[in-house]
Amino acid sequence: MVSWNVLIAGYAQNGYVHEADCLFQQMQQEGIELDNVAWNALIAGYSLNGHSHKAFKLLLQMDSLCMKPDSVTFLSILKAWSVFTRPENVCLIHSLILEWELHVDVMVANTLIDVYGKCGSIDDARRVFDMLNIKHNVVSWNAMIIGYAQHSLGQEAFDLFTKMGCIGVEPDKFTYASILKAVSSILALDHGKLVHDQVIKSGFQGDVFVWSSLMDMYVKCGSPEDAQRLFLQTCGQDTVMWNALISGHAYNNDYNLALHCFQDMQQGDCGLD
RNA sequence: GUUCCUUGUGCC
Repeated sequence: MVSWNVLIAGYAQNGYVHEADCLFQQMQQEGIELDNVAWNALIAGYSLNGHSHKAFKLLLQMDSLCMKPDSVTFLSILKAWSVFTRPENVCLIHSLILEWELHVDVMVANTLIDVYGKCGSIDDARRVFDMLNIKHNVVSWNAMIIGYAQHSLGQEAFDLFTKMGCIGVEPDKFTYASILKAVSSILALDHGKLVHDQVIKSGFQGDVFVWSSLMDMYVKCGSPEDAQRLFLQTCGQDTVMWNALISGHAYNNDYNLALHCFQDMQQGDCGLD
């Protein structure tokens, strides 16, 4: 059984969903008892290859065969439905998750927060977040903060950021990149500077994601000089930081500066495109 | 053995 499952997963992960499905059906016809791992492997295969409807169908089929979908099943399903999806679809999946009482699984809940946020249902995301209550980890906070950022709800994000500090959840590099995007979205330079201080204190200045987010925050909040200053503290090898800087100058109508910056980058000869 | 949850710029 185990080796059959490995085979299904192997096909599925490498884009051979059809082959995986054939194998799966063959096993069914031969009366082999297919366990959750087999089902999950096939569902994951369809999910990974963009066949969200088929993945969902399989989930319903599991239900009708009295199988019990687990957190792995739903993490796959949610992944499939996380791109360009409508809130109603997420709601439907959510209701099934509640039915199976898998909302208590922190990874499932975190994924729900993320997907709700990405499809525009920030209130639903918050409800899931609040339901998690004591069980949420740093990923839950991060998912919620980036959701607010994507909705330009910078103050809500900042309140959460402050709150997590109060109750002793340590921000990580994801938190910093996310909160910086959030404060940029409302042009809150003062908040951004507070976060900057914390980045230094907590030792995340070496992370390119965090540092470029800081630069971008200064650019978006109308302080490209600060962005420039941060940039000079790096080795100048990161394309994203260059882009942030150049667009920042262009944004502030400093086309000469933007051009100079661009030329510097080309002369830098560090293998950039 | 199956899924492994969240983060950066611009262009399109």
